[in-house]
Amino acid sequence: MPRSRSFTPEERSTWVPLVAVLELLPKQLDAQLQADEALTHFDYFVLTMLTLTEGHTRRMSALASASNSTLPRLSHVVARLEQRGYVQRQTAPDDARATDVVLTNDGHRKVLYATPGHVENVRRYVLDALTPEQSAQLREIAQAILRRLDPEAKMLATAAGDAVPGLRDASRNHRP
Amino acid sequence: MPRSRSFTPEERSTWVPLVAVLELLPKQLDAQLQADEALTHFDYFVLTMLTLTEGHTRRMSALASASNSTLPRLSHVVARLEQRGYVQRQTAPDDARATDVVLTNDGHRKVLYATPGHVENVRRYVLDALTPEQSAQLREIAQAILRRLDPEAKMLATAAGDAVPGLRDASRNHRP
DNA sequence: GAAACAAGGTTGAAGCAACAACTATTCCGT
DNA sequence: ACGGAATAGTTGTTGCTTCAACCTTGTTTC
Repeated sequence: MPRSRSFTPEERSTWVPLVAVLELLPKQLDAQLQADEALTHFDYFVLTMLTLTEGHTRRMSALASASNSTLPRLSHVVARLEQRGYVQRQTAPDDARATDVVLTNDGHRKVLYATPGHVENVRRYVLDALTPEQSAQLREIAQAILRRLDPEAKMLATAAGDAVPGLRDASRNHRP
Repeated sequence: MPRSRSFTPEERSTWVPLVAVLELLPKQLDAQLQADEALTHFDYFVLTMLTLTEGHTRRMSALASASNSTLPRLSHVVARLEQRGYVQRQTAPDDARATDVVLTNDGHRKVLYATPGHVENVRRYVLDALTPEQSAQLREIAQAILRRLDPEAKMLATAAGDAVPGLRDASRNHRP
């Protein structure tokens, strides 16, 4: 039997604030990183994925799927990051069609410098707003939604890995 | 005393899936509405806000704050919606600086046609993925985050209002 | 061993968002 | 009542995302 064609009041009271978060939170993430490091949140995420990979190297297609993005989008982003000296591109040794992206030293330093401010921002606007119980609930909820949006869970496969090596004790920040 | 400069494993396990949802869910919303109705989710939201207002009329600045957007952005969006015949603009009677946006009949019909598909999409990817308890938790969590992102809670003031009039029993859809 | 097809990326054009600059009206103070 | 400040929107420019077309290289198939 068909359900209501519009939201029930119950549903609406859940959906409306979620939509507001979807609208505002990404903007806040971009605003802070843009202001402090001239990076988009997506830029930062891509660079972080590279620091998480040993060898600091990753295939374009692997990066794309790990960052929930498309190849064209990633290609443009990586081109810009390359021009700024944060990554380098090289044809993969084993497959001449493929491209490997390598994090440069500058790129690695950039991530180390950018991370504390980003973490602080995420805590201020998200994590610190929640009780420990709510954090645990949010984890389950986000994973449940993610299973629908991305049944393969490509992102979680890699991004949920270990902490960024050497980051935990990164010394006081000096901008590059 | 200062906290860790990078995420704790605990924090990361909450944050990473949330980032994935922030990346994928808006795209899914836009994709469905774009494919079925040639509307962005933001377009749809703006039109819906107008149907929720009695008189189907609303001041630009009120619309902007209710939709968590900026005036320039809204101005462009409304200009496009006006060209497509879904809204009209008129100078406010009481203040010649201000602009009132009025939903046309076509615009109202458009919302009625678009809503069932959108609601179904939201249920498929979000609401139906959660238990009733989780829905309640998500409501609290989203509101808590929202209080940080938007202390004025401008959006909730209006968007959480009553259901769209006449929508509950909208008859079977024929595309315009 | 070529021809067809698939896989991996890149590039260019079009659309939307953000920011800054600008216009027009209203408010305020003296 | 006049000049300056504030309010309400619009417009143009720039940057990012998407989509489609394209170019290589690799893989099948007959």
